[in-house]
Amino acid sequence: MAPATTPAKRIAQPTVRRLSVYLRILEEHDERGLATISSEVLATLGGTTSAQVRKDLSVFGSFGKRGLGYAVPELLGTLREILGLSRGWRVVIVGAGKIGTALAQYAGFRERGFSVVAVYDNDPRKIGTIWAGLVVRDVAQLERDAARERPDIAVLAVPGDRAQETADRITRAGIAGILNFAPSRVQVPPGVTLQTVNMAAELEVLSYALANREGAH
Amino acid sequence: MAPATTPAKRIAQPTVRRLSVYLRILEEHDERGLATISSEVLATLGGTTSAQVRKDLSVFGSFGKRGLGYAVPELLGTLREILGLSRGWRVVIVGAGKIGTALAQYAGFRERGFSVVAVYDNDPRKIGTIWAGLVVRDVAQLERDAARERPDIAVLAVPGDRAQETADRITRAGIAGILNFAPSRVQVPPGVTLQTVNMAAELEVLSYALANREGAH
DNA sequence: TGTTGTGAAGAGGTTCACAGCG
DNA sequence: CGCTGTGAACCTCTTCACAACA
Repeated sequence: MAPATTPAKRIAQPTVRRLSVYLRILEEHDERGLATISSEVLATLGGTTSAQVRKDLSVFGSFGKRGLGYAVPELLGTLREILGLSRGWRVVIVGAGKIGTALAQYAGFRERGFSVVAVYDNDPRKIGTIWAGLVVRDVAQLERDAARERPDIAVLAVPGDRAQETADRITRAGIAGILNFAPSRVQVPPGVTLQTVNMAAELEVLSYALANREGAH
Repeated sequence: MAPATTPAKRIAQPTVRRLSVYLRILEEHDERGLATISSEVLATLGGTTSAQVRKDLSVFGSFGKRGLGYAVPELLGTLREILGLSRGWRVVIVGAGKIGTALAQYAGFRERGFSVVAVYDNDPRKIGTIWAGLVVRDVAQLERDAARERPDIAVLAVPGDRAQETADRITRAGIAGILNFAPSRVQVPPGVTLQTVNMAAELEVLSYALANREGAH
């Protein structure tokens, strides 16, 4: 069990994102048998500053040893605890398309405690086929299945024009977290946490940067 | 041709991201034949505030008509121009795995002016196979091919432990933009624009939120 | 009249700099 | 002596509020 963390205030999302980055670095350091790590090293590997690292960690408590740095296995456990990774999350994938496939088969998923328990689609040609080791189910079953299997997270990977209705279904099924890959905006009621990955926006940020750099053609 | 925009100052990344969201909304409005749109409507559909919309757009010039709103087709053209989407971008995908597959086949890609011109991998079993309509090439050819085909953007979709060396190769090939899907940190020299999508972090932000909400189990 | 464009105020996040402590 | 933890300064982005104006 990791050391107790201070009661969670309001934590900024950028902070949580960085904790995730630190976690990966700590995993690598731990595998190499390194016992401690300084905020400076963590910052360099994580692409930030040592002050930022210390600020981020200090939000949750005092984990470091002055003059030494942070104990790797201990901080690892603490971060896993903070990020909610020490318990397993049950994930369903809604939309057995390309992105859904990629995610369901992504090994890093399971390693971090996210296990895919079901896959859904609305296409009769896909329903019933085996897919990443799971039978693709009819999305119409979602509410019924969820009452029994109680998934925690739904990955929403359907076309944009079906995103909202599918999100509504996920919500009705009582699933508390949605990772949305649809490009359109999705509304969810309070109590449901929505995290959106907007690939188009990522590409367009890149496009903007390239089009507006010095000497752009 | 869209109206001239004011000379680009330093624009915040969140602003560019929102422009991408506005663009999608404008496309939908345009398809429905709506001639104008107010900052209020754009804000509601885009998940922000009307003041934010006006601030975002005003950075580039005055496109609105007081008392009326914004002319949809005109603003559409202007945003495409600003985001660099009115010219085509040549994209190569490096890493013919799951994520690479998903991206190469994603239709929204091409619609926005990003055309996939080549796919690379280092696995001999994949090299030479046809994949999303393109022959998978040996990544060792990348520099040579790029000198001839001049791609603008590389999608980096290889495992984490090969990300840096692959990024180095992409850089040597003279490609100016990288969209990175590898979970580890990648360093690029100045002049190369790097945009990273960290799926693990997205999931862990969700995990954090679920683990720390009221009444979390 | 309705809606934009924008200076000013406010909030939120990052960096600085150093006291505190192992 | 080295490195953490943190208040304060700084900076960046968002929200407010209203003058400008089609």
